[in-house]
Amino acid sequence: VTTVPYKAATIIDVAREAGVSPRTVSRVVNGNDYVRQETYDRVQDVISRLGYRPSRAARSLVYDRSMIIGLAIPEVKNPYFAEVIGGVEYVAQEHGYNVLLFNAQNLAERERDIFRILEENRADGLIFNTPRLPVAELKELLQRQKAAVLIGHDPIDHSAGIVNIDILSAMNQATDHMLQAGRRNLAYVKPPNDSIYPHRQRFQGFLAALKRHQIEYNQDHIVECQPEWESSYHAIREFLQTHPEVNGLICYHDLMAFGAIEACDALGLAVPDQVAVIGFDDITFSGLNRLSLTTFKIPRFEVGVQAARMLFDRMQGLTDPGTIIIDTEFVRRNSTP
Amino acid sequence: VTTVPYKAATIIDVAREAGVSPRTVSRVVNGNDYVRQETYDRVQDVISRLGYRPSRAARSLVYDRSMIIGLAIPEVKNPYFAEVIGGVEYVAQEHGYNVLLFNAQNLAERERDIFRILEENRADGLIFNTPRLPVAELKELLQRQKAAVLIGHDPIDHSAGIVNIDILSAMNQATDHMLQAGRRNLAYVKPPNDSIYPHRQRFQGFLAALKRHQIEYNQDHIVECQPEWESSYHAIREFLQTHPEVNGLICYHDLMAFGAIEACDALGLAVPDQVAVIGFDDITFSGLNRLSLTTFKIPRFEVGVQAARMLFDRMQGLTDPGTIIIDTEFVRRNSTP
DNA sequence: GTGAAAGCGCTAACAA
DNA sequence: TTGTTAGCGCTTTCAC
Repeated sequence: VTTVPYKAATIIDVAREAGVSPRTVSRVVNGNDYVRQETYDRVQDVISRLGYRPSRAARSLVYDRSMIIGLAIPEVKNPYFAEVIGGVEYVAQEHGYNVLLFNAQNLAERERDIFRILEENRADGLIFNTPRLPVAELKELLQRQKAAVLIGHDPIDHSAGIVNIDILSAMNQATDHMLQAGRRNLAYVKPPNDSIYPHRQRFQGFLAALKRHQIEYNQDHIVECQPEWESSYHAIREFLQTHPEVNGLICYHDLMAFGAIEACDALGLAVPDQVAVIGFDDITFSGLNRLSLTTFKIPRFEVGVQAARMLFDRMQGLTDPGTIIIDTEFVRRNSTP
Repeated sequence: VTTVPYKAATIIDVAREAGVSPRTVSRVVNGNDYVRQETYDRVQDVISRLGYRPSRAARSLVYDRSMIIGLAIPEVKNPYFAEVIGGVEYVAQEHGYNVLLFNAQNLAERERDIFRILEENRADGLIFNTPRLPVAELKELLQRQKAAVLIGHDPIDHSAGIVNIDILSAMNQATDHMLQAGRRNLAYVKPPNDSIYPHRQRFQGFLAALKRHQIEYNQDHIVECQPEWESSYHAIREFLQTHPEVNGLICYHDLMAFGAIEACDALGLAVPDQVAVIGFDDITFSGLNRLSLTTFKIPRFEVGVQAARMLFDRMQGLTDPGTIIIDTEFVRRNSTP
């Protein structure tokens, strides 16, 4: 069974049907020019009868604007990003813009594809969360964009705005908190990729905080795992068995911290009495009484909103602060003393 | 400071620079016609030097295809949907398609907007998860689409394919399981909107299963709350205080089940000894030892993949099964006896 | 092997 | 108040 595919009405169809020229239909649709009321009504009538919608593709050509912004995030599966997406979408909608979403799958190769696709679509701007491309290449690709914002990246040059999280303060608070509770044998739980900014910043902050307290950093006190709780559970379980002196774990984010708690439970190590655990993000589940994770609240939706606002400012040629640092909020729960 | 916005190179720019006609550049780009090797190389060279990308908008006009599919989901914040998105994106990518993602925000009004935007973009197909629009209106809007697939909706007509979850079997298993453990006073925890298909199906399945076991349904044994754990915690806590006879809770999804567990803990009711709890979805956190929620695994990524495959089949005019029912898998954990 | 001309759907400039 | 013409960037005939 072959059905005739639905064919969208064009401005010509409407014009013919209403007995006017296409230009007049255009006037009615855009409402920025005088049209006799009678004509207006007649055209409107045909428009709704035919279900006519002006083609964005055709308009793009004329206006030289696609009304599309691109958004690339490292991995949609991570619940953290859902709200960032929400924030970006919210602002885009305010501006009458559409969001083309891409899952970079933590792959630099995929990021290249995304840039190509966005260029083909002549996206009016793009937001890239935690890009993994080599800086030199990223710079060059950004040069070709009309406007760009990076979330979680070192500042590069004027070709992109930056939205970052104030991890340094957070790390200082985290170590202060741990040390006040007498935890001097701290370990940091990290994701596999050493080059990504959010990790580097956490690690630097961690080292700096230790230094500030004149605590020597034990090079062995680092655990590597995939950024999800199962992987972190296995890695930390093994780690704690060979490092019984460790009494505090600072994790890259909440998911990994869940794995840490799971590992302690499995080994019969009391949380927080024997091992204290801190995460980052404060995802909603961290507030569950059974998990009760001490963490830092990152305003995810706000991150998306700020990045998008910055992008639209840039698209309008407005100067912007260049870099925004977003504060976190310490959330003390029962995984620390 | 005003910078000249980056202007993308056109086929004309390339042609001029390479000393050929636009037609030849087109030949090189599309590679479906003979071009002298020397010419080919020269053109390729200019293309990469200028960073030329053929404009999708221009191509859309010529081909009468946008290479875009639309995807609307009820609420991005719900971690359930992240993987559905992933599945759709995965298939779209295989076909060289872009996904325009929309957050319907659980609002019928917003769904109308989404349809308008997709029509303006001349999307070649669309996937709508749990649409809330009145059926009559939805039908009419679908008529105007080239291809469409609905996830979690009653079959309508040939204008849309359907992907649903086999909730009925799940509900039967859930009640069997509860009853075998001697739980006859079951309550169902539902989201606010009575009309959405996933809820109606669960509730019908629940009633049918009770009937099959010749258990009379107590009309009071229903709890309504927002689809997140905090709201469900409050509602269920209150409910259990006024309904101490209830010894089993079947929840719309895992998030609500977390709230149920939280409520039981707060009231000092042992899970599962005094109150058993079942969820739906098997989101990753349900597997954490501290939560250990009995639930039904819904292959989220697979749902996205199936919906997208169905859509592309329909876009190619292939006949398809019309409705796909996806199986769930019972995951028995410690929240039930 | 390559190029000239027409046209996809729309709007801006200019007439009438 | 309305219509005509040209052109946005690309591909598709059809010549050469």
